[in-house]
Amino acid sequence: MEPEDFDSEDKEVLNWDINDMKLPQNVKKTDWFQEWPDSYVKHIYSSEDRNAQRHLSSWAMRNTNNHNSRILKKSCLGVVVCGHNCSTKEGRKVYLRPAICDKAWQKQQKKSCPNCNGPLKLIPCQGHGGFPVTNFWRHDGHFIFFQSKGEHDHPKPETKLEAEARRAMKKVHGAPASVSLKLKGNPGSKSLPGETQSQGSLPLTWSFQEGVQLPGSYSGHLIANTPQPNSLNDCLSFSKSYGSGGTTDLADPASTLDPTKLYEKCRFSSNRIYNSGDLFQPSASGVYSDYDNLQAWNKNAALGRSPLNDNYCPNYPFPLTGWPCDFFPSQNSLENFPQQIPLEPPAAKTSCHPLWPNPGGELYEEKVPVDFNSYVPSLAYHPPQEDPFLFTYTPHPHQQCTLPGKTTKWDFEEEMTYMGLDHCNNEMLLNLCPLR
DNA sequence: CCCTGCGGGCGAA
DNA sequence: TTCGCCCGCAGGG
Repeated sequence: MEPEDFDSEDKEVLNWDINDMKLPQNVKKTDWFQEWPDSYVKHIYSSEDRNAQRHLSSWAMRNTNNHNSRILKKSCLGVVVCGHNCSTKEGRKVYLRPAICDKAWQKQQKKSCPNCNGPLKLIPCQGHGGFPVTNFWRHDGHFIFFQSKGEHDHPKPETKLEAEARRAMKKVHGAPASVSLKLKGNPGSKSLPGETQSQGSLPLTWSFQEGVQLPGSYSGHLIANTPQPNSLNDCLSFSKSYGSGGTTDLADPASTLDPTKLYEKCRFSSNRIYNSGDLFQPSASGVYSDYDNLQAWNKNAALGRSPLNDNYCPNYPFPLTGWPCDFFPSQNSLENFPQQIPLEPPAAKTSCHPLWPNPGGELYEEKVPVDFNSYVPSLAYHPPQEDPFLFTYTPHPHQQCTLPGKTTKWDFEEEMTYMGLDHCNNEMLLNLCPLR
């Protein structure tokens, strides 16, 4: 959408702040749920979005009392790492999910590294001016407004599902999940073309952050500039945003990036000193938005950082989607995606989204709601240049219909539908995902 | 057992 | 006044 196409109402939709007395209600397109929201981003979700209803995030966010019952505030707990900074044989680091409640957290502190039995250490999130990144949720009308302040300055922890799976496995087998929770299909789980070889056997416990660990040369083939699904959760859901389409065409790049606007406070209140070693650094403006992922990636490339270093670094190398950083030929591949995809009301399953997001975004957008109840993820679309053996979860039927290369969606979808996504538990995830 | 949301309370800025 | 953070409680899976 061109800026000149915005009328005042559109601008209102774009320029809201979570603290505004009135939030826009003339939202034409809602966003897909973002599992790893980072930076100073805003999203408007449908009030039907179950994940938004649950205020979910794959970051370890805990409730923070802001004495405002209308706005739910959550702050990031960071990530738990090995105090000895150990690595697995494969060179992976331990990134555990911090327990949310204090009691569980204290317990967790007493536990030892699943890899080396060393002490665990919490890396606190200080991505918001030295304080934890905060997320705000507000329900208003038919929408759920989300705003994030701060940029996570630590690796991604394992997701909630991963943590739960690990606990479950520990209970069942009495053994560290890190050992026992290997992917089904292994050994010999062959990496699909384009995948990193070691991914297949990655223990659940360890998030994969090779971008942090591996030499720069490793990024040679990690050429995708796109946010990618990267966790177990992504098996059922993820969202990918390409270019500036992260939030559909709600985005007003101009206003979003305007430093004089909403995030001024965040920018100037920040006293955090970033150094070259930090995983995340604010952009020149100090403002990131997911509307400009592309810019961010370009910036990162300019800084000599592997894309995997950043938000989109897969911390969970399941071959869920084709290895994210492998199968997209280049940034230029964005051009392969339709600029605008005919908007079509989704079929039955999608009735939960009365306001159908623009699938096109500005460049291309592919998202899968994480709604286990209402959505059925499907195998399907892969870009024209993508290896035909790689499957990705697709956002939505209507997108699938309009995107090229639709493949074996149906069996999987049928299966998932039949089984019921509520019952798509971790075991099932383990069963299904690697098979792709 | 743990997650999540709520809300009282406190201290610092 | 705002913000970060502590605490306990309750509901739920």
